[in-house]
This record gives sequence, C-alpha cells and structure tokens, in this order.
Amino acid sequence: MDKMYALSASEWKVMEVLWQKPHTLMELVAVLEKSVGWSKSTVATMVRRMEEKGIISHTEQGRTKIFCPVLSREEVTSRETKSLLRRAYNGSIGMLVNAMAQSNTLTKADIDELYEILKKAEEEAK
Amino acid sequence: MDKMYALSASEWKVMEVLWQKPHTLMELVAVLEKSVGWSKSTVATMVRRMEEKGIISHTEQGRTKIFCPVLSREEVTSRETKSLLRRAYNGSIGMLVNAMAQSNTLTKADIDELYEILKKAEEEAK
DNA sequence: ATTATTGATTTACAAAAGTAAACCAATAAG
DNA sequence: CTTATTGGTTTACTTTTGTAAATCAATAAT
Repeated sequence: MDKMYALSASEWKVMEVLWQKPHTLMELVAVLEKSVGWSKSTVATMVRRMEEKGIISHTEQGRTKIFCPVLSREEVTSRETKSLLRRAYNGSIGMLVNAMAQSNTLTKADIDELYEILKKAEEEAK
Repeated sequence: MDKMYALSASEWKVMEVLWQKPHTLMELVAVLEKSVGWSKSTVATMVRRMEEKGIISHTEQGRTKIFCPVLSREEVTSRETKSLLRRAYNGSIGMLVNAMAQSNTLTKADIDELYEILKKAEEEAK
C-alpha cells in the first residue's frame, strides 16, 4: 500500500510550505505563486495529485479545505537519505562523509560539529 | 549548457554497468536483460536518450558502438549528495549524520569509521 | 546468391509530471 | 435580487519517462 518514492522537486516545494503549518488551498496558492511562480490551477493540480498519492491530506472547514502533510519532514528526509546511501554509497554513511571530505564540501566547522554528533550518538547507542 | 539533474533510477542502472567498464549496446542488453529484465529495445531507448542528454557518449568500432559514461560515479554521487544536503538539511552534513543517528541508521562500526574519516579529513584540510 | 544473424534505428504507446485555461458553486456586496 | 468575488473542480495540453514491437542494414553462414 505504501510503496514510497522520493518526492519530486515540485512536491518538495509544496511540502516545505505545509511543514511550516497547514494551509488552505488559497493560502498555498498565495505562497507558491509568489515563491515559485505557479498559477492557481497549477497549485491546485499539484495538491490534488499529491493527495491522490497519499502524501498530503486535508480536513474541511465548511467549504474550505485545509491541507496538511501526511509524512513528516523527518520521515521524507530520512527515507531519501537512506535511498541515496543505498544507491550511491553501498549503504555506508562513512563513504558518504568521505566523499564530501574529498570534494572539499567539509569545512572545519563541519568536522567539529560531526565530532560532537558522534560523541552524542555513541552515548545514546550505549 | 549543463544544467544537471539527478539521474532517474533507470538511468542509474545503466550507469552502474558503464562505470564498470565501457560496453557495446549488445553487451548492455545482455547485462540489463538479465539483471533488470529490460528488453533489447528498452535498453536501446534508454541509451539513446541518455546520450541525447549528454550523460553518456560513445565511440565507434566499425559498425559497433561502444558506450561510456560522461560523468564519473564520483561526480554524480557528489552532485546528488550535495543536492540532498541542500534540499533536506539546509546544506549541513552534520544535520544529515545526526538524522541518521536519530533514526538508528548509525551502527557502532559506522561511528568508528566516521572518527577515522574525520581524523584524516582534518589532516588533509591542514 | 540466398538466408539467417547481428547490431542498430524507427515508431509507438502508456503513465507520470509540469503547467494552466475554463468553468462552476457558494457567498458576500451593491 | 443581480453581480462580483472567492474557493474549488474539470479539462487539457506538453514533456519526460518507461517499455517495447517492428523494421532496416550489414555481415556471416549455407
């Protein structure tokens, strides 16, 4: 039932808004028209299809629909991260970090932060 | 000119084969028919479109074409990783590792490996 | 020479994704 | 009450992706 895929770039745009807080269709239109330049009907179609796919849902307030995410940001994010790890790094997060180190995407600040995170993770994994 | 996108799951399948070594179309067909179940024409179409997009290329050996990747595995992988970092973690690799720690995707072995990688990265960043 | 095999191209069709104009129903405004 | 506005739905058209049958051309086999 929930064969779950990665979100498309456009779907991410909608989700980012809904993860802030639930929005009515018209509110979504306002935000996305401004930020992404989509027309009202484009937003409406996106929303309809996303609901069909089960990645968002809505409640009704009279004649107005209020949309909210079905999946949390954390779920989506973690799902996509795991998928990338599997596909590109043979599941190894070490390889990923290493690749980022190699391509100079790792600043001193990143490294320090990572040490902190590892220390904490170690304790919790205790 | 090179507005580059992420590869689709199917495109990854082809690339994985070509990253091993260059293949003729028929060799690709043999491999992918077996591993993914694609028919000859499916493979041929994939290959044609991927070449149109500029993500693979070929040389000719008489009447036979030999296909090879234009982008290295490292490039694609790093590109997609950076894109995920940006989209989902506000560019912070710390947040990514942290998320993995949170969702118990981080084993003791991972943690040890990461320490090693950080140590090495620190030196090189010197 | 004729035919089978091999390598490659053309054509095709359906599903998903991107984008939006037109249209309708309920309600608020004049 | 008419009419304009607001919230939402229907319809539609294009591009991209997934999948493959049918066809063609060069060569190898009989």
